[in-house]
Amino acid sequence: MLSFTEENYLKALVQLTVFEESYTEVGVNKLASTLEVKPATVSDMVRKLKEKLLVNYEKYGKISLTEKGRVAGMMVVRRHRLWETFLYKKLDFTWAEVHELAEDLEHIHSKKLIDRLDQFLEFPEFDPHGDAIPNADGEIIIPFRKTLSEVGKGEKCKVVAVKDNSTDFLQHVDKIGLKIRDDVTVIDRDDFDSLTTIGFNGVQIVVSLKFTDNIFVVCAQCLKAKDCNCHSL
Amino acid sequence: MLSFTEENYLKALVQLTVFEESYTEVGVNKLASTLEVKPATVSDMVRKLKEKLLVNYEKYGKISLTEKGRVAGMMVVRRHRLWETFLYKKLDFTWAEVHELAEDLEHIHSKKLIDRLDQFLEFPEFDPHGDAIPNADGEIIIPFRKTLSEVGKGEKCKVVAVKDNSTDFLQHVDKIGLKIRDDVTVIDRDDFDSLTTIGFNGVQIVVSLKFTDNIFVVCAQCLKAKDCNCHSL
DNA sequence: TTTAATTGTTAGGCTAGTCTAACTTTATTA
DNA sequence: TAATAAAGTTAGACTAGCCTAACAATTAAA
Ligand SMILES: [Mn+2]
Ligand SMILES: [Mn+2]
Ligand SMILES: [Mn+2]
Ligand SMILES: [Mn+2]
Repeated sequence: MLSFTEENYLKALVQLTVFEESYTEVGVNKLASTLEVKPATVSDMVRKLKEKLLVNYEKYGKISLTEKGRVAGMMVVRRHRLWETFLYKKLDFTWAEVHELAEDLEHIHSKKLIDRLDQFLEFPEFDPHGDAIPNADGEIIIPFRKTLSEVGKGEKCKVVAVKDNSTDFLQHVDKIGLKIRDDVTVIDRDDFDSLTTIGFNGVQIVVSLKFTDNIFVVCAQCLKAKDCNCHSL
Repeated sequence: MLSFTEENYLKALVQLTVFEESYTEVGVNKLASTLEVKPATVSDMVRKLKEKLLVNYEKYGKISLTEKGRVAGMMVVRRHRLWETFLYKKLDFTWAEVHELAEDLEHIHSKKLIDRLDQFLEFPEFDPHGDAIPNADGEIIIPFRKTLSEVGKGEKCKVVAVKDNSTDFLQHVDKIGLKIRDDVTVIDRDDFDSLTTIGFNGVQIVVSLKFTDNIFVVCAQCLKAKDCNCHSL
């Protein structure tokens, strides 16, 4: 049985080596800053995770997940995202509130519980932030997507997820009024100060790079292409 | 913020000093055996709980809950019983399964979450085992009840709760077919070996003292009396 | 009322997970 | 390639929560 701490290490490793940028390994310092602990602490812990066959690691080398570690980490992500969906859909929490609560709920271990919850929610594909929910085997469809920053002037796209899950950012998105599945047009982009003018739902607004960097979209032409997996959205 | 361990101590103290037999204080050994730790461990921990103003305690004396400790402990019980109700009513777990899962879920702290859950469940009064659920202020109605062992030959009563919450006992009750709210008649009692013959739902069966000791009932005459709070059942 | 049994405390030690401070290895850059 | 910077490790210390073993206080029995 894995401890809360071990699970948090594995979840962070999934974030860093599976979801983000497709790196497959990560250094001690990066993992330490993600978990908000000191590198010395990670050094120690990673040795223990290696003994449990959850990570690949050699002294002074990079850290990567074994298959066992990947599945264990993915289960934490599955639980996290299913609980978020429950809180959002059934208990009427906002998408800005659910992440923090799910940080605790994700460590409830029962497989039966989480599979029943999945069923109760009618097998949702995505959580309230637009992130895909891994299945009971730890498999996940990572849809193709880019950030709103990468969409060119004049192009149309659809919001599919948010990158930053913090309360502050999500409340900011709420204030602007943008929602997942909204269609957005990039009306203008100022290359000097990286401000973008977007249009959606009949409104037009100027947003910062910090904003567009944290909005995931699929572009219109990609939505039409047959060989793109973002069709499932 | 209270740790899991501290919460388990407070919950155990509520069990021992509020729910059970109306003792208002308890010794170190009793608390230790309830929590399945050694007396030395309790001795230490109780000192810490006293510093946090959660218990009254003097060296070599008895332990009792302060008002602050009572409310904190009652909140753990509230969370436990609400989660049990959720698992039973919404996720179709059996009453024999829910207790173990609730042992973990009861430590999720968010007050907002538990109050929303309460609302989602439409403010249940009793959990799947017939135990009353404390309200958001930590108040609880402890209905008058006795065990089936205390019901005399020829008397009629209604099952309101089970005392033993273990999987084994609950599955045994399932096998016998008895349910909460069933009307039971004590047909015969053998005083020598304490076997009781009961009738319910048209069936007649002989049960042991261990069984009758763990079934809570209200007797028929009490159900008729106006000054008895078990009317709310 | 003295002895014995029960009950509770203290001292010292263990593990998980964290830290700081000092040190070592690897990578970068002049 | 040698100096410097960055990244990573080790040693020693701390806390929470647990243990055992030895001891002290209280209660019950003789
Ligand atoms: Mn989240
Ligand atoms: Mn999410
Ligand atoms: Mn229970
Ligand atoms: Mn219960």
